[in-house]
Amino acid sequence: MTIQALKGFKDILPDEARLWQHIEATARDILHRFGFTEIRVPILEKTELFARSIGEATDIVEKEMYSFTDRNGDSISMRPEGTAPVLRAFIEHGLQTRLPVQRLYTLGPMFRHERPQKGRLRQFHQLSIEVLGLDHPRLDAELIAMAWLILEELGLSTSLQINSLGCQACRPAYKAALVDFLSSRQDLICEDCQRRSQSNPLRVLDCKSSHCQEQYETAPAILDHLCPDCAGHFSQTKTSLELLAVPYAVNPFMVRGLDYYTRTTFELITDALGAQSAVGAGGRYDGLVAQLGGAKNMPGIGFALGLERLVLLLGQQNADACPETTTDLFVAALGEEATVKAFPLVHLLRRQGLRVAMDLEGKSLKSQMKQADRACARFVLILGAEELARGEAVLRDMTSKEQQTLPLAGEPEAVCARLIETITTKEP
RNA sequence: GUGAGCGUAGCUCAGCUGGUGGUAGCACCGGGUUGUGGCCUCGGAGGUCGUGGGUUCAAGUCCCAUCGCUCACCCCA
Repeated sequence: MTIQALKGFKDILPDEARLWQHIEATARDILHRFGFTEIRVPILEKTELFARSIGEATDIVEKEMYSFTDRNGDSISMRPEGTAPVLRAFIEHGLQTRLPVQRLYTLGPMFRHERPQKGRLRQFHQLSIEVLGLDHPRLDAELIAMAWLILEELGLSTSLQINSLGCQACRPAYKAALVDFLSSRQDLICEDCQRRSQSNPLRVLDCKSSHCQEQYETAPAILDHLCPDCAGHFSQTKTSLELLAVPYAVNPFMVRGLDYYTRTTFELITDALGAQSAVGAGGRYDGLVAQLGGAKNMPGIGFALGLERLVLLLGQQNADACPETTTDLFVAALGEEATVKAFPLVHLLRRQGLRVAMDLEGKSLKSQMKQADRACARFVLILGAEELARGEAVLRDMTSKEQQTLPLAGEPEAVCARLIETITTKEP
C-alpha cells in the first residue's frame, strides 16, 4: 500500500487551489475595505489557552484537540480555532495601546480530531475575523453585514440567523430557569437531551427530535430573560442590520459550541452541504480578553468562515468562477540549436514579466503546439532550423491563426523588446 | 466514539447463476499531417481487481478478517 494522507487531511489540487485563491482574494479585498489588517499567529499553542477560552467542558477541548506533550513536558495543542491565538497575541503584545479598536483577521488551518464527513475535515481552514475594543451594537451589525457581503460577492446565497445569549448578569439566571424546566420533563425528552441537560443545558434547544422540540415550545426562552442592557444591545443590533438591509431571522434556540460567547451570536446557513449547514458563524465574546489575563472590560466580537465549505458551495454553484491561468507566449524550438537559442530567450522574456512556456526536451512541433494549446497560450513563437538560418522566427496568433515572420537580428534584449511590442499591439 | 454504504487503470465506471481483467468513456503518449494546436482517425502505455486468509478444479465475483474511503449520528466552520 502506498502512503496516503492522514484521515481527514486533504490535498488541495491545482484546479481547486484556483478556487481557494479566488475566495481568499475576494475576502481580503472586502476586509481591507472595512479596515481590517492581517495577523498571523502560530498553529501550536499551550493547551491551557484553549481550555481557558473555548471551555473545559466543550467537545472541542474534551475530545477533539490534537494535544501532546512537548519535549520539555508542556502540554501543547494544534489550534482548533483562531480566536484564542489571536487574543493571546493581542494581549501579549498590548495591541490595544496602538489603536483603541483593533480589526484583525487571520487565515489558516485549524485542527479537530473528528470523524470526517462532507464539509468536515480534521485539518480545515478558517478565515477568522476579530474586532477588539468596541462593544457598540452597530459594530455587531457591521460585522455581520461584512460577512454577508463576502458571501454575496462570492455569488453565494445563504440565510442568516441571529440570537442573543445574554451576559454574565442575565445568562446564569436563565440557565437556572432552563435547568429547572428540563428537570421537570426528564421523562419526556430523548436520551441525548437528558444527557445534555446536565452537561450543556442550552444545547438541548436545538435538538433535532421533533418530539423534544414539542416540549421546548414552552421552555423559557433566553430572549425573554435578557437583562435591560442585553435586550437593548440586541434590539439595536437588529435595527442596525435593518439599516444595512441585511435580512435576518431571529432563532432564539441557536446555541454556539464555544463557551465564551455572550450577547449577539449568528450563523450563516446553507441547505446545500448536507449535514454541515453553517458556512460561517460567530458572536460577541466580551469577557474573553479578561478571562485570558488581558485588560478588564475589553469587549470583543468575531466570526469565522469555513473555507472548505465555501469551496464546496462555489464548486457546485459555478464550476468555472475563476478564469483559466493563461500563457502569453509559448516558444516552440525545433532541434538542439534552436532550443539552445530559445532557452535563454525564454528566461529573458520571463524577466520582462511575460508568462512564457517552452518544451525543454525538444519534442516534435505537433507535440509542442499541443502543449501550447493546453497552456492556453495566446501566441506561439516557432524557432526552426529554416527560420534560424534566415535569422527569423515565426509568430503565430493562436486565436486568429495568423502567422508573421519576425527578424531575430540584434541583441537578445532588442529581440525581446520587439517581440513584446508585437504581442502587446496585437492583443485585444 | 456509534451506524450504514462502497473499494476494479490517473479519473468515472462495466464485469450476469464463480469460468482468460474491459475494443468502455475521459485524461496521457505517439502516428496519420517527414514543420503547426483544438476536431477527426489509428495505435500505444497504464492493473499486486484495497490487503490477508478461507471455500472451490477455478474467486474481481462467495465467506471471514483487516485497512481505506464516503455519508450520517454526535459536534461544528
